Amino acid sequence: MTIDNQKRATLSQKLRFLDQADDPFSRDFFEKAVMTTLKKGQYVCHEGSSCSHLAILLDGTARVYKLGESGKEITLYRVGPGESCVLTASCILSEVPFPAIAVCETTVEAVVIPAGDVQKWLSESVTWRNYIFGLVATRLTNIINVVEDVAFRRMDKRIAEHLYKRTDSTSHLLLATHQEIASELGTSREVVSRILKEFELEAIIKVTRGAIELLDPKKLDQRRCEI
Amino acid sequence: MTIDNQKRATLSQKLRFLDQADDPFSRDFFEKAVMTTLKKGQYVCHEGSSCSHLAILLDGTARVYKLGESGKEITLYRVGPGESCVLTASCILSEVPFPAIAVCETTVEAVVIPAGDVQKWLSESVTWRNYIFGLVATRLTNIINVVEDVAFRRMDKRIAEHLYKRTDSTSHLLLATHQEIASELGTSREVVSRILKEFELEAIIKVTRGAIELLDPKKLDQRRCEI
DNA sequence: GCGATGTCTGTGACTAAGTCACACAGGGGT
DNA sequence: ACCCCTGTGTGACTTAGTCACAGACATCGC
Repeated sequence: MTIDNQKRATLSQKLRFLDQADDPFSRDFFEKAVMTTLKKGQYVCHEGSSCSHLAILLDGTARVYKLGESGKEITLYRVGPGESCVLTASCILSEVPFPAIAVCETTVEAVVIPAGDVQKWLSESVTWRNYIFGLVATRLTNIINVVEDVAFRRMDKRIAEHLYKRTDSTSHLLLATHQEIASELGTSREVVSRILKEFELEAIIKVTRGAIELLDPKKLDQRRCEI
Repeated sequence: MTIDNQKRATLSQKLRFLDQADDPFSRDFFEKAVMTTLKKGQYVCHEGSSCSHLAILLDGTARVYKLGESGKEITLYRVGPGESCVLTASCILSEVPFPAIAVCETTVEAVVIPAGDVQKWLSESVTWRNYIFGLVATRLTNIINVVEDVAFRRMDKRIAEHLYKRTDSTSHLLLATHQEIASELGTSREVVSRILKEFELEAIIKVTRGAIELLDPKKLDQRRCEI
């Protein structure tokens, strides 16, 4: 009882779409949802695997990326609290194999829904349909932005953008190796190193082993936005 | 009556998901669907436009592409008979603006469905849900393949692939300018010209103004598949 | 403290791709 | 014939990606 209530409280706090608690869908959701914890570095989906469950994150983030034959990587999008991996959803709903890899970047708290219920609720609940289609739409847009980035933008702008977005706003630090940034953007480590060195010469950042300190956010923003 | 029956026949022939004619959804579909013809070159959706109708193609093809600030283009996917543009679908269902451009490559016959019915049928018909999710899944996969291509593959392989896929199999001809191929792949005309010249020197193709003749399909296939 | 080891970063030389400017070719129109 | 427009070719240059290897730093055991 108490445990159940606590679970219910956590869920409705983290998943805004459950607001309407009197909805029969919500009741069913609370009943079927199973809470789990995934460790940092754990793989959620492998390339080509089919999915029997849909995970919705409550805490932490996961990175969904594509792995090239050469071993290069590129991030497609991230999944955060309240979100879920559309690729999983889409392969549940169409039985197409999962075309990418998902891995936990932090410890992840999530609820897991069996594929059958994912399907069933689509026919029963507007709330659920809206949630799922919202996911699909934002992910499609995400991935199209990646295409645009890779196809049209210069590497220095893309790196500037990445630093801008992912530097911690209080510590002004980004904890990442050059290789990690390269994998993020689908390029190679040397290229990242060289461009970071450029930025350092322009006094925009300070490069240290495993971390980048942002010295001049304004200049970085400029660099990011110029053509 | 006769017109109605003819429409019904055309639709159920072109749209396989209407097979189950006794389904109330199918009846509703026949009633609501409006047939239209779009001319070659006509734009279906502009960047950022919101969509009030979903078009399902019966004949012809449309190209969905992203336009960069510099004027460069890259094709995201094509829509053929029986298919529909997921981006339209996704923006109907989530009210996110359309993040790309869709244009008719040929004269296009299509049926048009009002957004409201697209929504309504999702709750009422498994057939329709499966159709829509099938679309979403294949498009997601398409676009992810574009990301993979752009991020990881060399230009000559990508051009070889493109020739391989889009050369007419009976005439051995591909009617396209170098600029068109460049827009397809998100690169620039000069690069395409140079690589086509290479292929010509290897006696794989013959380049003429506005057309490419395939001389050695086997060699092209090799070129396409090598690393 | 001292190496030993593994990870992370720097660099030079080279190839591939993209950009820019401009020349030239082919194929209609008039 | 001529012009004109579109399509193609080319050289010089910049930006990216690749390869091979050299250092630099951190951690651990000793």
